[in-house]
Amino acid sequence: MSDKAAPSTETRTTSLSNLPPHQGGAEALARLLARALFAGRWRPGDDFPKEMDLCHHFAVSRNQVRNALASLTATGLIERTAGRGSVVRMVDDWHLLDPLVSDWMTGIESLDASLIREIYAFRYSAEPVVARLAADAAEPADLDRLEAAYQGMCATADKPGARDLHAEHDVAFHDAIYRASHNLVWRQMGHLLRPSIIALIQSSQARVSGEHEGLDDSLARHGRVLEAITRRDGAAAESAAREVLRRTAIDLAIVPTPSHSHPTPEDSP
Amino acid sequence: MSDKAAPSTETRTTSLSNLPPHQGGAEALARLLARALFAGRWRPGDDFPKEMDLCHHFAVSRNQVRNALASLTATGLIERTAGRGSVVRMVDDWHLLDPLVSDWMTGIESLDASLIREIYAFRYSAEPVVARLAADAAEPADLDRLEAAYQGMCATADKPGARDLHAEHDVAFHDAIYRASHNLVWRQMGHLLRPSIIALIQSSQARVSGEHEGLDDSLARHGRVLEAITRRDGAAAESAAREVLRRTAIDLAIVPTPSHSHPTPEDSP
DNA sequence: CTTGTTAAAATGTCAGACATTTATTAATCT
DNA sequence: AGATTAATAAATGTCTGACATTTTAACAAG
Repeated sequence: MSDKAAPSTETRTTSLSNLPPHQGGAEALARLLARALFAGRWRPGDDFPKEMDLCHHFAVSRNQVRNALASLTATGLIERTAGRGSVVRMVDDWHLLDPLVSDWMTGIESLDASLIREIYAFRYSAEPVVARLAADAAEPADLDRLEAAYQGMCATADKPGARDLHAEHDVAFHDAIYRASHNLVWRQMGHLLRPSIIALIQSSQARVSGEHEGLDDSLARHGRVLEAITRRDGAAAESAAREVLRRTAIDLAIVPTPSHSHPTPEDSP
Repeated sequence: MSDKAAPSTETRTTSLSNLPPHQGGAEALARLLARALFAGRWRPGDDFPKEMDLCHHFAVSRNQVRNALASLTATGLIERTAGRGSVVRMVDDWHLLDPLVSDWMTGIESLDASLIREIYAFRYSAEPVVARLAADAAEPADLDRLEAAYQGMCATADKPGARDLHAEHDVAFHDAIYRASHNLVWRQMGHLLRPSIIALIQSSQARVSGEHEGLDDSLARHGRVLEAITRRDGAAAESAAREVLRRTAIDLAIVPTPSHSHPTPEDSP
């Protein structure tokens, strides 16, 4: 109520009372704090709670608090200085590609919309290229993974109760594309998929209009990617992946094509 | 038992004697160990030294050792389990996109050649796309950065003593491209540039043949990227960036175009 | 009003003891 | 003898208290 902003001098630590209890270990505490941060509890530049306050509020030792804060520091979420305290860093400094960050991010309801847009813009420009690489480099095991994920998506498409499971298969499908590229760096970017796709599901669920036809369309486009990669057709895989992400843009209610006035998908074959 | 201490069992810790001394803090120790790891001191699956051995050999407190090892754990370099010890993880699990890792990697002489190839393959597929995005989204400040970096490259081109400085401008040039895309995710990948480009310099320096003409060619291709982005010509920027990286492949002595021409994995004799 | 000193708060560091997990070795039972 | 169990050692994880260092704020003197 009173302590939402301007924690300049007071040790109020922005209340932080109505947080759910944790179960054990410093990892859980780090996760809890990170998720609170992603949910908008503190904004970049704000002061982060002091060690001792966290000790009291969560009834854990200073060791665990320090370990948790070390995780947040290592992932670029906060910055700590000697006698000053901890402050939340700019979003630009967050290590979005760290698996920990991706894990913490998944399922946050009120995740910043601009962050979702940034991740989507990246995927829109990157995944077509990755799909092309995948078509060139895929091995049988990769095709099996892709096929299995696609079948999973199909099997969970019409059942309304299996929404989360469908999302998992969706993640698995796109991750299989990154893995099929057989490149160390591209593979690691698959971590971004889970938060992005979960946000997609939540977003398209919020707006219930014609969910079914949209899902059918999305499924068909995924199928075309699978078919192109199986056929080892790089160009087709590239454009098919682009079509999947165009559908994603619709479901995410992203206004225009992001920072891309006229895509001009024609290439030099 | 001099200073080796030879732990009772055959936990050899791979000697680790001829390492240079460090200057201060747990960060320096983490950097030292990481660089020793990247240089091939231990291989994936090997046992990493025990805490107490590190304490003795470097004459630091267990706290500092634990902090350093926590960094290595957070970056996916090693895995620690309760009563067992620490083991080096597979290269696939290393967080190549963590700024710490990129920093630690820069300047390692005997960096694994396959790792360099992987990073190069990523850049070859990614940077053309990023250059296209940059042409669309660049603002005046971005163009200034690009221009300044290019001028710096030109000014340090013919001077043999300014090799490192030239590399820094090279890094700045490519980083400016990533930044000009104005995308959070792409920007973070600029961290991969420094180790990649430093390796390039070292590689092209090792082979002294016709260094000058190659450098002139490289400069010209960089100039074409700058010009295309300034002209806001996305397609031209994309192909120009690809040409820069083709030149890079020559300097890195990377044999074919990576995973793009004709893989033909099915002609096994 | 400026400057120098002091005090408080916050993070960083250290040392020692203890807890927990894991692997090895020894002992016991069938 | 072989297999199972118990004891032991080694390594990492955790807790606690004290101390060090840095930063900021308050305050007094010039």
